[in-house]
Amino acid sequence: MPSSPIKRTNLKQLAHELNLSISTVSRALNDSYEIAADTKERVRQKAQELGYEPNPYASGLRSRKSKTIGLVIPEVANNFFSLAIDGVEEIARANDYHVLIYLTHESHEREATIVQHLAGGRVDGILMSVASESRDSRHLVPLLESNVPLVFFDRVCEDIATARVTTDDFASGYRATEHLVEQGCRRIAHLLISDTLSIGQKRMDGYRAALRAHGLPDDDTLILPGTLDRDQNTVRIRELLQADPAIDGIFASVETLAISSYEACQELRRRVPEQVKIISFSNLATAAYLNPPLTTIRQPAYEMGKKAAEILFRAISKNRPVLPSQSAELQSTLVPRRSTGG
Amino acid sequence: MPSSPIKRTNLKQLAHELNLSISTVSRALNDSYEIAADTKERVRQKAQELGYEPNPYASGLRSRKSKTIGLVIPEVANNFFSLAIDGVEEIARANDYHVLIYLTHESHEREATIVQHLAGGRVDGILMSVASESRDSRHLVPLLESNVPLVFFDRVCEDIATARVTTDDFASGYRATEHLVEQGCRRIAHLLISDTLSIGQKRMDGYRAALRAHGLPDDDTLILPGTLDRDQNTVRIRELLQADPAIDGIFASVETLAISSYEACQELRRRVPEQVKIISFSNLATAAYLNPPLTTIRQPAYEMGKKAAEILFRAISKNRPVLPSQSAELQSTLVPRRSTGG
DNA sequence: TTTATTTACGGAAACGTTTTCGAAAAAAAC
DNA sequence: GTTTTTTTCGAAAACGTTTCCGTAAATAAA
Repeated sequence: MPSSPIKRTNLKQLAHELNLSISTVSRALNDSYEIAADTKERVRQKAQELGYEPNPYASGLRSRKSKTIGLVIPEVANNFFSLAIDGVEEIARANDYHVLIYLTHESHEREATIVQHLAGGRVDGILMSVASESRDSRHLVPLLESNVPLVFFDRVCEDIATARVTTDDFASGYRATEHLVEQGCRRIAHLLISDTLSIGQKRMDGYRAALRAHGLPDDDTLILPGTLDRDQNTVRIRELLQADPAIDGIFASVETLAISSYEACQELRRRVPEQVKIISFSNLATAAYLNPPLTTIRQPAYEMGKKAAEILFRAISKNRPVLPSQSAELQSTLVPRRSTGG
Repeated sequence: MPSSPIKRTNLKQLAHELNLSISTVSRALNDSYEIAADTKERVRQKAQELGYEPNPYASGLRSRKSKTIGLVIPEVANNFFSLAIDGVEEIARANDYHVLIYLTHESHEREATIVQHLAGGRVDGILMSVASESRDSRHLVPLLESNVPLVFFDRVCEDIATARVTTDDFASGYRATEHLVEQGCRRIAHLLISDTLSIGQKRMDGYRAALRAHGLPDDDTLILPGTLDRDQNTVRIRELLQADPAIDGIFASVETLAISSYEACQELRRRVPEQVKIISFSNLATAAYLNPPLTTIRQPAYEMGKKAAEILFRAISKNRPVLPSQSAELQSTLVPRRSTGG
């Protein structure tokens, strides 16, 4: 029944072949100062020859180092997170680390069970962008208690004292709104991710501030929180546009809401940008090829992933907790395109 | 210097608290038949109470089960792979498994080192879509030797006897080309991923077959292999269109080449679809919103990820090798849009 | 009643490393 | 020449599980 019991070469065999002790071989491979240079070389040769690959579970058990980090994100079919993963993987590889990936699908419950497992010592550290459903942070307690370093990126938990890599969400929200105003909009709707995420709040705060600064009313009816269902979002946006025909600008906090806006406008035969101008947070690679090309606030997703990973690895390698003071704020860039053009 | 030496609760402590032996507690938690029902319940209660989480490295070492699979793909910032990851993660979670993700960035060398590491026993199985650079499969030998189950999806190595989850690439290439012909194209260029990947070959074979079936010449000059550099692709496509002004149709084997085609046409002021019709393999979510909307061959990416993972887990759970006979071929769907319209 | 079998558990080995401790040999210091 | 230090290595104890045995009590078979 059991498949062939393949014997992977281990330290014992290697030691035997070399007429050395296990400990010496282990130290040689770990480049210990206690081992003579020529011995090291001899060991390395033999290891190469026998295709020796250390058992990660044995070394993980003994050394309490998993050489692995956990990446917990809402979804992967999203350019922002895809690019972030890219950045994380880059840094992990550079540090000879492995990356475990977990998707929450915006579910608080999934996030909780994932965190519970990860607190068990499977990873040396965690990078996380919280689910939109996660209102509080009690589910993260096991992590803090188990002392696993944690770095947030983009979507953070405000009440947890750790490093976070974010973008200038308030300023970006402000700029996005101001851009619409400058392009002639007088009644601007705001579509936000969810009413729980702090980045959504900040972007909205920027939006409100910009409206006030330009003497425009910040009407609550202009604000529409999105759902997880894209079609439903489209319906709601359409209803909003119908209920308030004066709306001539839309600031979407997230990509899918911009797409839904395009759909809604199409259904209502509102021309973009002539009748309604649209701007959105988005890392869509094809934004420039949309009809019309979408004006975006592009977050430095790749850099954020890299930065978050770098902070995490600094903590891991120095065996220190991650401090809130190590947080970084990167800048998003506004890329004007036709959807807000003349 | 060392951060607080947090003592995670382990079996020994749990056993002590319960006045049971370590082995009994272990068996209780693993739902062994040798343990009385009430004892099991008592143990589970206590474990819950103390927040016990088994050490994955200890159990991995002893049981030789890592509860982890490796996912090796070229890139993640690509809708096809994003969706595939989603499917894989879904099945992995259902099986209580973890997913390690590795990006090759189309590099043969990276793929080789990743494979080398994974052969060391870190994972119970591997899902892989090979890098375009990988011409041969010698770098996969360590995997076969170490008996780690391997399932290919989409991009396969032809000369390795294992299960593969692919799509009907020949038929799809045929249909795509035929679609262009039906839309009136008489000189159709083909842009392929790379000249090494077998899926590229199959798609191209389908393309050639369709041309012949419709009495069109399959001229070698109509075939352009892509590179990893998008701008360079754009330049080459532009040059191709200039050198052969009769080209009235483009069949792109991969998304980025379609985008480059859009760019090239834009630069040359060739109108799509009036002068040049474009069809492409793509899982772009926003294909319908491009200018013009892009006709695509959509692969069932999510389902492919799921299917591949299911095959892998069948092998893992039964402790059997994956057989080529378990391979599956799913169908892609042609979604006609304006880029090939009248 | 005696003997087999089943049930429910404990002791201890094993998994393959890393690391502590110790110690012989070589080199340096005296 | 003796003592100290440095260099280089080996024996063995961890790490926290799983699992192979063994075994006492309870039950069933004889």
